[in-house]
Formats: sequence, C-alpha cells, structure tokens
Amino acid sequence: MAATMQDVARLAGVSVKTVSNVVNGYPHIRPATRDRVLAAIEELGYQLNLTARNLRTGRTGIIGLAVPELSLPYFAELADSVIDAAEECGLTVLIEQHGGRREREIEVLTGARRHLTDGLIYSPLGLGPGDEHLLDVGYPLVLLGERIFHGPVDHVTMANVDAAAAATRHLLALGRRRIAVVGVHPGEVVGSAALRLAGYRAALEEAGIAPDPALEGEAGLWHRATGAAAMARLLDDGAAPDAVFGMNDALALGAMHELQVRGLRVPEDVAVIGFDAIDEGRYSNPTLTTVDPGREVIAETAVRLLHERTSGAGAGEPQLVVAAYRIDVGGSTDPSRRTASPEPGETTTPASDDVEVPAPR
Amino acid sequence: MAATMQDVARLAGVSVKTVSNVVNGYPHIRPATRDRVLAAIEELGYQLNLTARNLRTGRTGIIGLAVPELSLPYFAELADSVIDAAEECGLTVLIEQHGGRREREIEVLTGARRHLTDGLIYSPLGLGPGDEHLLDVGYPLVLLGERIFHGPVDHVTMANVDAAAAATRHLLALGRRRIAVVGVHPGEVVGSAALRLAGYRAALEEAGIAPDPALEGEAGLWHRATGAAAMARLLDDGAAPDAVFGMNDALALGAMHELQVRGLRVPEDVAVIGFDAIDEGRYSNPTLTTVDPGREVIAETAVRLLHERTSGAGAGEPQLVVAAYRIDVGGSTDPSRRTASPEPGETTTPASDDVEVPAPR
DNA sequence: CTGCTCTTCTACAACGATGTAGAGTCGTCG
DNA sequence: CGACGACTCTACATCGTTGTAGAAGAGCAG
Repeated sequence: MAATMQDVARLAGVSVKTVSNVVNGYPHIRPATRDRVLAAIEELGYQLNLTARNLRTGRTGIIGLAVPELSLPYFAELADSVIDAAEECGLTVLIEQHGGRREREIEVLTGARRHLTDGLIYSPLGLGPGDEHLLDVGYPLVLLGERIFHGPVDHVTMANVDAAAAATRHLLALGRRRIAVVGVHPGEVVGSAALRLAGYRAALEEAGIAPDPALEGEAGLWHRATGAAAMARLLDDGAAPDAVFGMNDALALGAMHELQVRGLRVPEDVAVIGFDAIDEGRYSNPTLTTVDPGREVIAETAVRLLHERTSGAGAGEPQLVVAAYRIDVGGSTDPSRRTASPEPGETTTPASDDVEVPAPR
Repeated sequence: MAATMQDVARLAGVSVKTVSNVVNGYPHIRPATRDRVLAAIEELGYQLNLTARNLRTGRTGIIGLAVPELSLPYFAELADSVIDAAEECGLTVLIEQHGGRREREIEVLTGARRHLTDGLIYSPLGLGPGDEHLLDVGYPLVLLGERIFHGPVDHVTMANVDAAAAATRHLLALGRRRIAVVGVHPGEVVGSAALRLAGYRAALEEAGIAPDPALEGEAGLWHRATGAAAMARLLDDGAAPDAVFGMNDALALGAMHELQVRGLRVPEDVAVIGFDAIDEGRYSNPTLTTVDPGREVIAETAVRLLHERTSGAGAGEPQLVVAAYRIDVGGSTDPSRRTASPEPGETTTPASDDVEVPAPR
C-alpha cells in the first residue's frame, strides 16, 4: 500500500495540511519543519495521489485530444506536437480516436471521459452546419480545422481556401490544365474537404478553366489507400489528368502510387501536390510538393488557448487563430528536384506572422 | 455545476447508495425504484463523476502506453491498435512519449502519472542489463519489444534474432553479398538493435560471409532522417553495398531515399528490406519488402495481459508471448513487383500460431 | 406463530487530498 | 505596555462516489 499524507504527517510529527503545504510550495513554513516533512516523504517514498487531488480541486491537469485516427500520419505528428506542447505547461494529454464517424464524434464531446479532462482539443470531420449546439459544452473547447461553426468557441485554423487555391495555382503555373483533385466529400459545405475544393475550383476559374466533375475524386477517409482508389477510378473513367491535387499528403501519396502502378511518370506525365507537409513526403520518390500548414504552430497555439481557458485566465472573447501556410516544392511537381527535399518555394501568407483576431459571431 | 448522486437521490426520493446501485447495475432493485432513479438521472442530465469513483475504488480504468515517439509511424500505428483493443475492454489509454531517452524512460515508470493509470504497456529503448530492478514497480506492467530482462514481468515480443536473420537470408537468396545494415546501436547487448544485428550477422556467417564493420551503419533514433544519414555515411565511406537491411521501415525508407538521391537503382543496384510492415511501405516507390511482426496481435495481446492483471484475475506466472512474423515481398527486393503491394512471400514462424510460454527466470 | 432466508433499501464511514477558519507565537510600533 | 500584523501551524469539513453493516418487510417452512 502506498504511503499517504497521513503517514508522512505522522512520521514528521506535523498535521496533514502542513504536508500538503510543503508539497504545494506554500511559502510560510519554517525551514526546519519543511526539512522534517521532506525527509519523511523521502523515507516513505511518498507520492501525491493525483486522483484525490483531482476530486478535491475539480481539475485534473489532463486535456483531451480528439482526432480521427493516429495511423493517419498528419494526426500522429500533430499528437506528438500537442503532447510536447502540453508537457511544457505541465499538462497531460488523453488521446481519443473518433474515426471521422459522426456518432463517435458526438460521443467524444459528451462522453464520461470528459470528467477526466479539463478541456478538449477537437478535430472533427463529420460535424456540419446545424451542429453548433453540440459545441455548447460546459468545458473549454478548442476546435482544430476550419472554422466550421460560428459558435462561441476558440478556433485554430488555417486559410484552407487560400492554401488550396495556391496549391492549384502552383500546378497551373507548370502549364497543367487537366488538374484532378482527390479527397472530395460530396455534399459537404463546410469542413476541410469542402473548403479545399472551393479553393481548387476558384483557382481554376481564375485561370479561365471550368471545373470538370470528372476530375473530382471522392475519398471519405483521407488515407493512402483511399487516395489510390480514387485515383484509380479517375483513370479508369478516362479522366486523363495532367496533375493531381491531393487534399492531404496521404491521399497524394496514394494517388502518386497508383499513377506509378499504371506506368505514368510523376511529375512528367502527371504532377502531384499534397497538403500537410508530413515527414513521409520528404523521403518519397519523387519527393512530394505540399502545402505546409504550420502543424507545430497549430499545436502550440491550441494548447496555449486551452491552457489559458482552463487556468481561469480565459473568460474573454473566443479567439480565432489562422496559421500561416507555405508551399514546399519537391520532385512531384519539379523534375529537377526529384529526390531533393521539398524546399519553401512560394510565399507565406498571411504576411509574416500568424493572424489572430476575435472570432466573429 | 453538474448534478451529483445527491441531487438524483433527492429528486427520486431514494438514498444516494440506491442511485449508485442503479448506475452500477446492482440486481436487487424494484423496477419501480429503478425507473424513478433513471427518470431523475435523465431529467438532471446526471453523469457519473469518474474522478470520485476512481478515488473510492482505487482503480481508474486507464492504462498507460509509453512509446518513444508518435511521429514514428510504427508507434503511431501501434498506438492506434492499442487504443482500439483497450476500447474493447472498456479501458482508456494514456500515451506517454519518452523519446528513447533513458532518464525519461525511468521517469515514466515512476512518475506521478502512474497514479492515474492501473497499469502500463511499456516499450523502452534506453534500458539495458542491470536495470531489472527498475521494473520492480508496484503496478501491472507489460513490456513490449525484446525480452531484455528476466524480471517477473509480462513480455510481448517477437523473435527478433530469427526475423532479422530471415530478412538477411532473403537478401542473400537474391545473390547479394555486400549487405549493409542500418540502425546499429554500438555497445548495446540487449534490445532490438542488438538482437536484430545478431540475427543479421548470424545469417551472414551461416552463408560463409564474414560480417564487415564497414557495412554496419549506426543510427540512434530509428527515423527516416537518421536512416538516410547512416546510408550517406556508408556510401561516402566507400562501403559499396549491394543490399541494405533497415532495422525498421523508417530507416529502410530513409536509406532507400538516400540511395535514390545518389542515383542508385533500387532494387537493381541495391536491394532494400525493412522491418515493421508500416502502411507507408505499401505505397513507396518501389514498394518496400519488410518483416511483418504482427503489430495488431502484439497490441491485442499486450492489452489482454494487462487487463487480466488489472482486473484481479492475474496473479499467475509472468507470461512471455512471442508473436509470429512473416516476410512481405515488395519491389525493393523484387524488380517485378516494383509497384505491387508487398505480399506474404515467406514462411511464418513459429509454426502457425503464436507461442505463449511462461517467462523463464 | 416463530425463525429463517431473500429482497430492497438506508445510514454512515471511508478513499486522499485541499480550502477555510482560526489558534498560537513572535516582533514591532505607537 | 498593548495592539497589530505577519508568520506558522492545526482541526475540521469537504469533493462525489462506493463498501459495509444492518434495518425493514415479504415469503415460506416447520
């Protein structure tokens, strides 16, 4: 049986509360007393029982992170960054996978585990307009991904439409005209898929090209496998693209694989661009041109916002943070860089730093 | 303020304990009473406070999972599988990253977070012989990776030596004679790196080839970047290999990238084999031949063992479970499969199923 | 009718920490 | 010298749940 404060108090000849005060760094304690308590703690190998403290204080020091799946590289890297950022603030991270399934996403918001966490960093896929009320939860919440909702909730996001348009423009600048897109969620009107599709279409129209439904490849979950499958369908249907925009890197890498299976050369026959800047794309063959959404900044900002809310400081307006993005040019769009690491090749927007404005209602 | 059992009890006109009994499915309750309680719960939107239950029962329903880093694809996929397996048992998973740094690995074993978890699935890198005493912790522990220690602890592992030998033999069977290995930890005598190196050397000697230190590439952390760097060093030093065994897939993919940077053809000039069977290798160019260690089986077994121990059932002998492995042949060793998905191409050992024996002392 | 078991429910004391209120002790200042 | 504040420490209640012990009533055998 582990030692409790009772045991320490008895051994040190003080009250339990004094032990508590020592442990919590309360300043007004005589050095001699403190030493006795510390010695007793040492001798008994005492460790604070976090569960008891949690019950008493009503806070746990744990924050939740809800993502679709950890096997998606972007979310694995994001989780890594979030855990590190949380560690800095003395917070523990509890990861939940919802698989992009709507009912699981809702369950995550209201489930019993919310009693174990002080707040939640939430990256939904299946929620949409009309779901704002679901976000009216009784605890601090930070939303990742596009600002789907206009509810009173902090958002950390990026300029999905702009970035997708920039990616598409990058392909247009290479002279490509039949640009396919992979990862479309038909019927979606908000959410990353819809916004990136909007950016893609806008860039095409800007260049005087009418979007062609035959070039828009559907993929529910943004995996390598679904990217390959979507690419296969497009090719089988005779879409004959000369470029592909993958809505994330996994899709782009899956699509690139399928192109190579068919004997098409990347980038000579078909150029490929992705989105997320996962490490994998720096080692693929060819290396992957991609949109770098600033994952680390996003993770750190989300943790910071949540930390501010949970530590009482934050009763202010809901914040909207838009991270800067950048295009990293690799071999999948530039044959001269076939094996070279993708390098920042285009502008960063907004301006030089992150935009941070109160969220509109 | 959230409703408590007090509130529910008052509204239903029963005692708190009766509410508790209803919530916990105690059978001897009159249906009428149960209904009143359930109605009150519904009306108040009552949710059980897990923290309080945890304090009272001394168990939390949370298990820890300690891995080096989530950004390593193998561990991300492992975490995914562990979370799913834990969900099946009604358990929650708390992930900790130790980065393979020895002091963090030790901290994880004894840190304050252990009060939040009922047990730990532990995948260490930095511990070695002489550290057995560190594993004598007061809670259920399941070790992943090679059975480094002979302490009284459950292990879920695989035949690292055999599997590495099989991988090396696969390269030898292709007629390769200058086989490099990437991922060596000099000085290590137990642990995956040492064991896989032993298997590699054994297979070479079996084929009458003397291991050549110039072909053994060091890499502390098993990342793509370190794999590429190790490969670059070997090539710069004139090692001129005709094959490479990456101690994990990330290393192999990094090495393969570096080979391609240098204009060497994979597999014609240099064949490459990895270890872990991560999804990424099914989409690389060429696809990656690899050793499939049975990640899902490992995850499920580890969770099952831990669950048995934490739910009281397990006071028995420490278990040693050795998962079966398999070689999946892809394009990085077989030019005719350049873009084909790696397919089970060699035998599975042991026999047909997992070996499960009590751990020797 | 008594005594027994079974069902249904309640009161109370824990689990291990922290917040509150207040009791001593001391030094200092008017 | 008395009052006051600052320091140091203690006793006790409390967070929300569950384990224990036992009370009250029903049903049944002898």
